[in-house]
Amino acid sequence: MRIGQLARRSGVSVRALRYYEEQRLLESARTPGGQRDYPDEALERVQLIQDLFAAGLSSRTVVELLPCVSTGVATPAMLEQLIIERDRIAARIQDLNRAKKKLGHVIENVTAANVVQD
Amino acid sequence: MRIGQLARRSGVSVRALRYYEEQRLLESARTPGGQRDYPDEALERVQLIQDLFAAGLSSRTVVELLPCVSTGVATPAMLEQLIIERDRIAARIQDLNRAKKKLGHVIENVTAANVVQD
DNA sequence: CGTCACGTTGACGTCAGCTTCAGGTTAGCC
DNA sequence: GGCTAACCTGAAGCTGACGTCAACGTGACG
Repeated sequence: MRIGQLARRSGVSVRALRYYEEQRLLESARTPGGQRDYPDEALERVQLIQDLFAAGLSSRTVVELLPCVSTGVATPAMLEQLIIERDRIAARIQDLNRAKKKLGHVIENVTAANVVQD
Repeated sequence: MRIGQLARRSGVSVRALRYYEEQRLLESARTPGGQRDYPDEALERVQLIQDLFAAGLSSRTVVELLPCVSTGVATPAMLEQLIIERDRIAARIQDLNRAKKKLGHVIENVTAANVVQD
């Protein structure tokens, strides 16, 4: 699969995929002419990267953890890092829940009585 | 209260407070000499701003919503925006929960059997 | 009056995850 | 051989929420 097709399938831009490679998040074989050629598994890989990014991990952290996330084999250091990231995510969820609650209260109060006519 | 004290109390840097003013998120009175002078309510205000930033709102959005969040009075457009943001936060929480679950699984599998000795 | 922490503005730097641009190459089809 | 879409690399630009530096003004104390 070439880069354009992977981009369309994954919903990630072509340039972003090349950026992932620069960051060593994603490998590619090359055609004799030098064009990138991806195996089918690359699609899952890209989606995994997206998930981890979406969870707020940096590319540096992702590059460190990708091996064990996809293979299930980890060094003690990796395991520690995994736990740190999971806890960070959990804390972030707490924050977001607080903010959501706050906005929810505002919405309730506002809808109840105080909508200003324009 | 001057800017340094507000910074220490709120845990936000002096630079950040001036940035908030630039972005029209925070007002200040001025001493005859031109130094910023904040009322006590500024502390709550700063904390509110931090909460909204932490929830992923942009300063542009915060500046639009701050009036109604602090006063409880909103236009229909503000109300719509509030709901959009709350839903965005809720979606984000979903994402994070998925990522957390995924990392949790990896951690379990890894701790169970596959820790590699260094 | 000096002094020194604290304050002021303005401009530039930073970081991450890209996008955009420029200038050139490859692949596949007729 | 020629056309066009798709691809390549390298470099510059972008956004947002500040950090950092320079050069200078303020204010409380003794």
